[in-house]
Amino acid sequence: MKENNINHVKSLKAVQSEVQIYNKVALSIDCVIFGFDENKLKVLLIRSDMKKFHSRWSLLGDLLSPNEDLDEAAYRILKQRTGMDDLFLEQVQAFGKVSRHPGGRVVTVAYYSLINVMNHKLQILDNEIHWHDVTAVKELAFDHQDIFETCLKRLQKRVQEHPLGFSLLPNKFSLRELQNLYEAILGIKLDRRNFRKKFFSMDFLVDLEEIETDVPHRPGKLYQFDYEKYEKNKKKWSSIDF
Amino acid sequence: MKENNINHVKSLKAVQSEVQIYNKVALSIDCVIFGFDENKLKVLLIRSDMKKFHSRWSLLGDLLSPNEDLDEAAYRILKQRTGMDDLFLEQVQAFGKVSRHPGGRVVTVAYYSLINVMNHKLQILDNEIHWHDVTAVKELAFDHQDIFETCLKRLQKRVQEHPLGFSLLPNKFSLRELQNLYEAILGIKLDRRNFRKKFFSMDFLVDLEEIETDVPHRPGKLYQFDYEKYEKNKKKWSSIDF
DNA sequence: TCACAATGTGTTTATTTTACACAATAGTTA
DNA sequence: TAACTATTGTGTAAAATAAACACATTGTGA
Repeated sequence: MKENNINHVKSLKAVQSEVQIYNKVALSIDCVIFGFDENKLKVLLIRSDMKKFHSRWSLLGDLLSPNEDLDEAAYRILKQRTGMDDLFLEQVQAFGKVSRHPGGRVVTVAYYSLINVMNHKLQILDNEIHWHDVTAVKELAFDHQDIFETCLKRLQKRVQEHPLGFSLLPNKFSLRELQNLYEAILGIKLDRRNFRKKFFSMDFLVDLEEIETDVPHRPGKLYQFDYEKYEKNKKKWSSIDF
Repeated sequence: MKENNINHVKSLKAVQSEVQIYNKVALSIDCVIFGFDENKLKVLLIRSDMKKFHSRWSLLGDLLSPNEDLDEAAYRILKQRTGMDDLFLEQVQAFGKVSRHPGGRVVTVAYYSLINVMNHKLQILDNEIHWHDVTAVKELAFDHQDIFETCLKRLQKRVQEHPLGFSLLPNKFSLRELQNLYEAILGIKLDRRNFRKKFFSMDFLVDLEEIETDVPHRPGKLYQFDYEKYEKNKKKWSSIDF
């Protein structure tokens, strides 16, 4: 799989020759793949073994094929890495500083996506790929730190406008899990009662009449996100906003 | 100037050969240049004379040079078209459907910018370039309608988060002009008293102790945007929001 | 059966947003 | 020069939204 990642190849020379196939300016896609596990927001990173970035971590990316749309390429990378193809995915922007890539002129288009870690645990066979706490991500290879931070900010904004967060949770979840997720994404503490009030008032959670198991305290009720209800009611409230 | 615009050349053949210089995938920049005149929000368009898009209008764009950053290229295009280089400019996103450009595979990165039409009236020498009311923009060439609408939505959003609008106004303006601008950008009517209250409370307008002239009614006071005050006070209010 | 830890639930207060009317002013016209 | 017109400048009350906050309940585990 390494060969597919323009940011992750053996030598500078190999990258250069790959890039030179694409005369002048080459185009790549980089994906910031977010997950949520152990109440922490995570991001999937791959170790770069380019000499210039010895052992630093980088985003998952690949060159764009001449016959695929940008979005298709992003989905392809996700599929290769996670085995899933029904993920939430959004383009953020292009990054195009002249010397951002040592292999030559490569402009990259950044996407972020949200995946349910539980459903994907087994897919990560390549042991050079790891989940990292977003709070601990620093000094990524290339300009990936910049890309990562831009995508995280975008996620923080979007999650206050639309109920994206559910893509990161299991199908059934408690309100505590939902609140932990929002707190992890936004990096702030929220009032429990007001949080519940807000989500109930938006009226897209279905009470499954089930409760958590295996918690060493009073179990919470389990809920599900109802997409149809969301679509029907979303005009009523314009943003989630904490 | 036509030769610089990948979307604006004589024949399909000419475009194809230009694109083929850039093997496989070529990269271009397209700018949605907004202006404000006669209380209408305007956009600067150029006539496409590619056969496929006979006489349809298109955005101002050009191929990216191998040795320039994306942002640099966008500023270059603006400078060529408006003569100005201190404009507000923001990247929106990349557009990369496989068949978006008949000349070959071209991925484009869209920017929007805001210019003060009064200061630039004389720079538009090419009579194939015109200001268009944004409300009348339709059926642009290529995928430019899509790009235009995406950029307009971005502007509408940004203008409610940050005081960008001043880039579109003359240095001295009345509150009526400011309100007309916001109404034109957002496409809605606003309450005059609440509008004034909101802007005064943000406390970045300087009362110039001058009044409008040549208006056939009671003249309004003139104001100026104070960037330093804005920077100092912007923590106090998080969004403008109408 | 007791201690623990977290759930579930409403109300009050503060803040923000909305709706709304009239006197003052400069230019224009009769 | 008086009256007419169009638009400015200004404040308050009502409604909606957001923020702060405490206690009884439930299941687990010692």
